[in-house]
Amino acid sequence: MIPPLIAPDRRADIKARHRRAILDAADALIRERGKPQFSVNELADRADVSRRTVFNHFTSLDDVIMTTCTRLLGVTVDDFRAATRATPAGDGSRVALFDEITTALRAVDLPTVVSYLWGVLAADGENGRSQHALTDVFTRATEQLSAEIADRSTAIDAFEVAILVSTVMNGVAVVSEHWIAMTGATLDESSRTVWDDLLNRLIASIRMGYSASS
Amino acid sequence: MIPPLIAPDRRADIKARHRRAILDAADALIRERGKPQFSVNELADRADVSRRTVFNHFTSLDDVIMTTCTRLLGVTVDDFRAATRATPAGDGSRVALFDEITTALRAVDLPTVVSYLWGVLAADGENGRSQHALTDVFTRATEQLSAEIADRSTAIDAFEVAILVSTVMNGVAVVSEHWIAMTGATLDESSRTVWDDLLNRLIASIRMGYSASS
DNA sequence: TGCACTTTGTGCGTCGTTGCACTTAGTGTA
DNA sequence: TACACTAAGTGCAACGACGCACAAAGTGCA
Repeated sequence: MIPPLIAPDRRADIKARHRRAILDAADALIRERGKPQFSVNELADRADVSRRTVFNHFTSLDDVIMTTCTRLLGVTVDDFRAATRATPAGDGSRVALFDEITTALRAVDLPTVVSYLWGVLAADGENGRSQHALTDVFTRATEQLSAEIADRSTAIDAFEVAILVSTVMNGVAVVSEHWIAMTGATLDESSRTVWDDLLNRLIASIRMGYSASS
Repeated sequence: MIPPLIAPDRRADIKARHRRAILDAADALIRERGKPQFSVNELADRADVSRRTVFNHFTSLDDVIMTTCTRLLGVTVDDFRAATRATPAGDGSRVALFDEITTALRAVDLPTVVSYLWGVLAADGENGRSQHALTDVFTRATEQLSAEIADRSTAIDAFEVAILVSTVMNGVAVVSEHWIAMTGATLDESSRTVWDDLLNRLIASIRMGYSASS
């Protein structure tokens, strides 16, 4: 999942391993408890490092949690990238690109990601700083995807690609908000069905403006 | 098998873990190759430490190998101890104690231990120092067992216990030599049968002098 | 036998982890 | 509201792992 780091030497490798272990531990604790409800001591124990080491790598416990979320989003973007690459290339049209993106969107486990991030945010309560940080990361992910897809879809104007990706991503954000309100971000079968319905409605709605007239 | 070390703190614990990893790696390499035919670099890689760390814990590669053998013997003695404890207590007589010891002897996988140690010794060639070191360890193991069994068998004189244990251990050494000569210390089914035969002959031979007259 | 190469073992300095004592902030209760 | 306790975060020193350059020993070959 996360590519192994090629460190220049053992010392750097071990340092990177410790940092990764801390993030892995935070991730596991968040998944187990549905929210970042653990102490620095618990995190250090789970990561098998000392509590001082946690602060050697991160400025605060909040920093660990934010980095864990950023990492998860990075992985999700990678998954999405891989899914778009696996989709057969269309005829180079805007319609084909849209189909490619939405097919990839369905292939990625977005409910799990949204549930996770919401669990972290909900625990933070009115902490706008955390929410803002996550919005930043989400924005950057959208920009990265736009740039990459524009590179690959040379038949389509980069500006058009940016509009398309941004529209879809914004739509996903709206779907997420509704889904959380309707299901409480649980991950059971019925909750996933609700997600699928909302996502299909989003895709159908945006597609109406993209249908090929023949 | 090897009891987890209860270290006073993390630093001591990690240090002990590194030392143990080096010994585990040496053990694995000896078992894979039938003899201690590896470099310090290979050992360090396998143990996931730096080659400097190997020398932080041990004075030489030979020291690592010797400690690995000592550790194996220690484990074997522990297995033997456990086997004697599991054997139902006799009537407190010399004959009963002999039966207890020989039952335990059959329960321990001695061929594997002898084959391993022979592999290490053979690789050393005429290095008498290694052989002497191993004899020392074997002697100490015999002494430890004598002391422990004497403590548990209060009905029997400690001197008698020492004679008994020493006789049996010396017999095991003789069985080992013959077994190696006959089988080359291989561990296949026929080789193990030869070991069993030799051990049975040893036990029968010593028992003749111990049979209860009724 | 001499030479080139590899491996072992070592001294010393660097780096990162850890221990510990401390301050500050948060929390619960009387 | 004050107090006692817990937890987060920090500065500093000690420790052990590591990197590196080096000398010595071992090995293979011409």
